[in-house]
Amino acid sequence: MTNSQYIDKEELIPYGNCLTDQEIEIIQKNSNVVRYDKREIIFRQNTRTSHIMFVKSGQVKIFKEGRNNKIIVLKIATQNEYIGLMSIYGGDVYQYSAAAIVPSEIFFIDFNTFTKIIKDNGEFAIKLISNLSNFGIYIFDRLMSQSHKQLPGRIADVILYFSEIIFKSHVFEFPFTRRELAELAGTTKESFIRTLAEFKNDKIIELEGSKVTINSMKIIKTLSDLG
Amino acid sequence: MTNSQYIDKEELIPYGNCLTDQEIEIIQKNSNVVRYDKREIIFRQNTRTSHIMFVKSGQVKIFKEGRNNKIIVLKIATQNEYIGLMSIYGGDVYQYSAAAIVPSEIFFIDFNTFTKIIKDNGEFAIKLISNLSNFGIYIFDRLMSQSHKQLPGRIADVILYFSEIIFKSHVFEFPFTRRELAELAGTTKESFIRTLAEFKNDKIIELEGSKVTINSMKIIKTLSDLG
DNA sequence: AAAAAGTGGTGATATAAATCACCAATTCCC
DNA sequence: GGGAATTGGTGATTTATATCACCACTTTTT
Repeated sequence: MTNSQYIDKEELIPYGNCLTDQEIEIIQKNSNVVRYDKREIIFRQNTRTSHIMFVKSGQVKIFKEGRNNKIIVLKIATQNEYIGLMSIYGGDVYQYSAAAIVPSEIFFIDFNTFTKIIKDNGEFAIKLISNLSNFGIYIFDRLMSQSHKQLPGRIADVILYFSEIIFKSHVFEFPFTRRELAELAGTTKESFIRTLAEFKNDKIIELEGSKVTINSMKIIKTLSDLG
Repeated sequence: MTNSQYIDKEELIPYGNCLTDQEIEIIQKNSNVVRYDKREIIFRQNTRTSHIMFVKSGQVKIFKEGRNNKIIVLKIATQNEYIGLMSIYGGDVYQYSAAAIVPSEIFFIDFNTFTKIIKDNGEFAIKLISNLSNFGIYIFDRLMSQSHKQLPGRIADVILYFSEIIFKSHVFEFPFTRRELAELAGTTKESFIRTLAEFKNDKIIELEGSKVTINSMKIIKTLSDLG
C-alpha cells in the first residue's frame, strides 16, 4: 500500500491533484508506458483514436500533414502534457500526427477509464476544458500569425517559442532540422535559412549550426509584435 | 409548473438533454436574453470574460482583430451554438470578438452556475469537451488551409462554407460584404473580388451582387481539395 | 564500403497576391 | 436632404516568398 501523503499526484498524471487516490489507482491499473526512440511515430493522422496519452518524459512533435507532403509543425509537447486529447473527443480519427524528437516515454490510458473519471470528477473535467481551450487559443494565434505576419515576424516567433516556452534560455540548440523549423514557421526551408541568416548578419542572434544565442531579445520581440 | 415531458430540452439550452429538469431550471433562473441589432457587437476581444453565452436566434460573426486593422473572420455561429466558451475557460479575456450579422438573441448564463453544472454533470462536461475539441480541430483546418492553399482553394472553401454549413443550399446570398468575405478567406477585398469574378467567368458559379448559384459543385470541391 | 537519401546552404527566376490609385453607386447619419 | 463614409469594382505596379537548380557534406541504408 502506497503512502500517498508523500507522492505528488501531479507527477503521476497531469491534473492528478484533482484526482482521489482511488482514481489515480484505477488509472494506473488501466494504463501502460511505451518508450519511443528519436523520430519514431507515436500516432499518425487519420488513424483511429484509441488511448489517452501524455508525455511521461521526452519531447514530442505534433504536426499535421497536408496534400503534396506539406507539413505544419504545430508544437512540441513536453513532460506531463496530454497529446491527442483534442482528436479523441473531437472525432474518431487523429487530426494530426505525433513523433518523438528525443527518446520519450508515453503514458497510455484506457479511453473508457479516463472518460469515466472525467464524468465522475468535475474538477478534473474543468481542468481538461481549460486545457483544450488554451490549446484552441494557441492554434488560433498561430492562424493569426500565419495570415497576417510576414516571414521575419514568424521566424522571430519560432525563436521566441524555443527560447521562452521550450528551453527557457536565450542560448539553446534547435532540436529540429531546417526543414522542420520552416514547417513550424509556415514557410520553406530556403526562406527560413535566408531569413535566419539575415538575423545573424544584423547581429540579432548568433548562429552556429543549430546553436542559437539571442543577442537582442528586444529586437526579436519587436519583430514578432510588428509582424 | 412546466410539464417537461413536452419540452425539448435541447431547444432550451445546447446539450440540454444531458441536463436534469432541475439543472435546466437553475440555469434559467440565472440567465437572461439580450437582443442585438445587425452589426452590434456582443463582446469584444481583450475585454474580460463574464458570462457563458449562446445564440438563441440569429447569426453571429466570430472574428479576431490583429494589428493594423487586419481581421480574420473565424466562423458564423448560428442557433444553439455557444460563443466564447473557449475564451472563458482558456483565460480571463476574450480572445476574439462577436457581432450580430442579423438581428439576434443571445442567451447569457451566469458563469458560476454554469461551471457548477459542468462539475456536477459528467455527461454535460463530456459534451462540452467534445464541442471545444471540434472547434479546435476546425481552427486547425483553417490554419492548414491558410498556410498551404492558395486563393482559389480558399475562396472555394468560403463558398462551400456558406453552401454546406450555413445555408444548406447551392443557391444563397452572402450575408457579408466583400471585405468581410475576404477576411473569411484570409485575403484582401480586391483579390477576393477578382477570384470570384474568375469563378463567374469560368461558369463555375453565377453571381449577381450577393446572390450566388453554384453551377458546378464538383469543380468547387476540386478547387477546395487541390488547394 | 558503396550507394542512396537527406541536410544546410546559395543564387537566379517566377509568380501569386498585396498594394496603390482610382471611380461610380449605395448607404449612413447629422 | 445633402455631405461623408462605405461598398463593389477594375487596372497597373510592386514585392515577398515560393520554386527551381544546384553543390558539398553527413547520415542512413544495405
